[in-house]
Amino acid sequence: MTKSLAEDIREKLGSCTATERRAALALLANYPVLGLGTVAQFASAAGVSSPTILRFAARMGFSTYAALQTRLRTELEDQLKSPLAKGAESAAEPGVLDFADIACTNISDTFRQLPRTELEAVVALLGDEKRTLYLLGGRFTDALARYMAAHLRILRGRVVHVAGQEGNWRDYLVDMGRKDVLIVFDIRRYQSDLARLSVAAANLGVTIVLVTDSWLSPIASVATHVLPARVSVPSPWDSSAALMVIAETLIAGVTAADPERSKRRISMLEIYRDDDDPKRRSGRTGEVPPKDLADPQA
Amino acid sequence: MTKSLAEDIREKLGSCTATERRAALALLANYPVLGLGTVAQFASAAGVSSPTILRFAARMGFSTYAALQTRLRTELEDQLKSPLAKGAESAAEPGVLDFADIACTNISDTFRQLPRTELEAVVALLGDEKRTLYLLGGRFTDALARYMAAHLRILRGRVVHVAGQEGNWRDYLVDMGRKDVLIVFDIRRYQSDLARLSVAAANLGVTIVLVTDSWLSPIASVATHVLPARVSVPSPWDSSAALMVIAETLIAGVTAADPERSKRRISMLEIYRDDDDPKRRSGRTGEVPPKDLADPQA
DNA sequence: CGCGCCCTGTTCCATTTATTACAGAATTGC
DNA sequence: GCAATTCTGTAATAAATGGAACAGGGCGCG
Repeated sequence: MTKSLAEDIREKLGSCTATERRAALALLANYPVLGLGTVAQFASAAGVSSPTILRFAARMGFSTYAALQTRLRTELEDQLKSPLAKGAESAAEPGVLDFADIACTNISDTFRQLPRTELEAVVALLGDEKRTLYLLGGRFTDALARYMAAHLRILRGRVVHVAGQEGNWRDYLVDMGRKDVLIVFDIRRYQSDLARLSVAAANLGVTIVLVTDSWLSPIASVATHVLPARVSVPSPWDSSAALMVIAETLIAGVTAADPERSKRRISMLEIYRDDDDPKRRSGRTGEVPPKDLADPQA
Repeated sequence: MTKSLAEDIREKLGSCTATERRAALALLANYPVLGLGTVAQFASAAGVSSPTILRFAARMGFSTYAALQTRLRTELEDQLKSPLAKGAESAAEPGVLDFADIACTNISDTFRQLPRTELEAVVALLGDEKRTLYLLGGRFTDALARYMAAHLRILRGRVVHVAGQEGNWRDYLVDMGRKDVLIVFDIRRYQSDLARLSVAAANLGVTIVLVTDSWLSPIASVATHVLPARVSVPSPWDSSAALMVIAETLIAGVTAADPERSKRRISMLEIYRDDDDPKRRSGRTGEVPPKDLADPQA
């Protein structure tokens, strides 16, 4: 009883068949609860047939489904009984956990150091529809620029993702003006091409927002606002997770800054969407409907 | 549904008969768990007979015992789903710090639930240079596909980012084969076009790796490996931070899986780089040199 | 290309379960 | 102290559940 059934399941997941794995994942997704109902409920939530659930239980080492339920209940019982026993759970393997943990620490540290006034100022900047927004990223961070642009484009007009080769960037420059904003993502192995564009934009009077690592890209010298993030992880590569959370925070900020506009624009665009095939969705893990973008706060 | 069933029970305790009260108190003693088993178990635990339990349930306003169980389960479900909901309610301003904190929690939760064997299996898949890798993302998650592709392309050959409109995707399909791998990012507001491509690929025998949210995209049914992540944040949008950390973990895994190859390829590409303007760098916060990608571990 | 194996879903049955009806016990009012 | 009433447990029932046997189908191996 020392290790949680959830861990057990994760371990034995390899020896499962495809559908059994779906059952396992469904159970892990909303962990103890799904296993406490009837087999049929479990099955329909996992999108498999009832016998598969029973076979899954059997493979986990339970002679009967009721045994699994009992195990689940007792586990839940003394978990609720002593909420202090939490720490004992996950201390197993250092390898993968380290990475995630350190990424978390990075994010926490990042936001602890991030001046709130800077954030607010940037949000105000991004929310101002009279300014054209240009987003630019480097080799890897271009994905972030794209990600942020995709969101901002929904929230407001005049959002431009500066994409492609450096040669083409020049074309964007001719349209930039004093009222416009350039958001640059640049982390180490700082790219000189980004710097060149930023300097050129700065000379045109463009307001520059720089999202960078804690050692600051050289672009900082021409930037109006600088948002530094922690990027070190136990890997040859750097982690952009903190940068992404900064981006998401800004997006959330802009959304909340003018809720009327956000709601209006989002629901307008909902009309045109062709996502979300309804006949597939119904009855899977159907408890949780997709977040309604037009409805702030879930 | 706003107040807990436990409170309800305490209120209505007065209108209970003697034995019913024993049942109620037994339930409150170890709160949700006792109500999740069979009536007989409940009865014997409370020291009363089965019909008394039924009568108790009826007095609480449930037409059937199953109804009570359902109520108990759903209550437990969203209590476990958001252990942060308690704090979020009382805290006056769901300010900036919350967002980062919750993003962190998401990442932690995600990795606590991620089956390690699945991760390893996927890393092995991505490291195998005999397989062509196709990366695909949705409206917002396309950025992640791009991000991951940018890294993988450095580590190995035959990496394809499936970009552009759905119409063009078909062109990629003709090249896909039994040995290839399709990595799909799909979170809620699941996109039917992604599903269509995935199903088509699955029919060709392509191995499909799905990175999704904890409610599982419908693509899960054709996926060989599923990596679910937590995405909920206090914003109308979902957070892809955990997805990104998953991607980065995979990248780090592939890098570490064959350090020789990684080092060789990275340093080969270093030769061609034209980043990093030297005359700007010197003397800024010059203490920290940029991470040398050719040198594993910082 | 065909054979065999393993996996998955459908159908059916036996068992357990929740539920009802009934009778005995306790309790309260007179 | 007796009777009416309410409460509680026992017994029986009907439904729903878990579980088992069966058959179709997909996959890989030869």
